Amino acid sequence: MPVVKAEFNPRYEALICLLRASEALWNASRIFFAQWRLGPSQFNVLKILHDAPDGCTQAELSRALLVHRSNITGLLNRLEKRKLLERRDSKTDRRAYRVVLTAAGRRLVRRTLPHYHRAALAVWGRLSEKRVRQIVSEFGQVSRDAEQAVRPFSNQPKHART
Amino acid sequence: MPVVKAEFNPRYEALICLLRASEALWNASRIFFAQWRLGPSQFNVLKILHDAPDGCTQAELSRALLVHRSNITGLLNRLEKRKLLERRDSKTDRRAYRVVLTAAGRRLVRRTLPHYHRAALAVWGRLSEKRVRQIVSEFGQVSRDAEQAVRPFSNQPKHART
DNA sequence: CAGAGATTGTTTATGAGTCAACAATTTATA
DNA sequence: TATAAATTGTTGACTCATAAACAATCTCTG
Repeated sequence: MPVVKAEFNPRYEALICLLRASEALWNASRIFFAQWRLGPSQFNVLKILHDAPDGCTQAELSRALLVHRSNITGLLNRLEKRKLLERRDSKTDRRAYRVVLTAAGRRLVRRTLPHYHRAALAVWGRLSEKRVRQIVSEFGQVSRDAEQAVRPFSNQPKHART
Repeated sequence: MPVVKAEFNPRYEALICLLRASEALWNASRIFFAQWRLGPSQFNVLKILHDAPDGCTQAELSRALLVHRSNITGLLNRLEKRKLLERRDSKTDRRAYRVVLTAAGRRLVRRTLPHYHRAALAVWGRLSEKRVRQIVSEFGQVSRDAEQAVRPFSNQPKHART
């Protein structure tokens, strides 16, 4: 199977390891949520709306999920087609919608959530609380350093003219 | 990778933290490789081929990258169009190709790699080697537990009829 | 050897993400 | 107040991922 040669650089290995772990978690959650015909991102949307009594605008959703505005459009279209949520015109901003769960959407989240928490515990249960706290604090730093390391490039013009 | 609000459960928080970190790393690497007009996955393909003197079959690539066969097709098409690699008929299996880097592909990888290693160090440099080793060993377990937790569902029929 | 079964790569359909550009609208400022 | 600047949601073009179904081919087994 493995065609990837070792690099004898433990930090390089850690990078790969982290990415693999997150891929495994993502895949697992994809399989998990397929029970309810949901993708992980769809679940996230529903969960956020469930916690927001007055709904959200799409821009708020995109910030909460750390994804681009344009991504939210399609995500909501698919969920709206299934009548799990709806877009209502905002009373105060005629550019925006307020996105709210339907009763069916709310029921679905309530049914799903306990299963989800059980699964999360199964995944992390072996790590001690102490280790878990360490991970939380270290990874914040790693994330920030990643953004930092790449900042010199991130505002450069894409590539002038093709 | 359900990235949802805090639940007053440290393990739950760790999950979110890990996923955020891996997202940050993935985004950073997307920005990083854009310098050479490469996506992260494209770079991975080139890197693997660079380490495989006799090339790979597409199936080998898909196993090394943990992605589906069908995904490799498009990935290679884009790279082949740019003459960074080519598909040669396999001498021993008429179903398969041997995918190999062109001279240009090889040059690109060699130019890129040192920058990449520098960046990886910038990201992980704050963590001690000891901590990095811990992470590597623990995350293997977390990944396995994630797969395990989800196994009951993973062989179930997709979903009969929508 | 014949045939059953597995594997290889492609296609098609779908989901999820990026970015850039746009019209409509709000907000801030000069 | 008029206008410049920022924000909102959509679209279109692109990348990257999955799954299912297919033809061609290899491999194993009776």
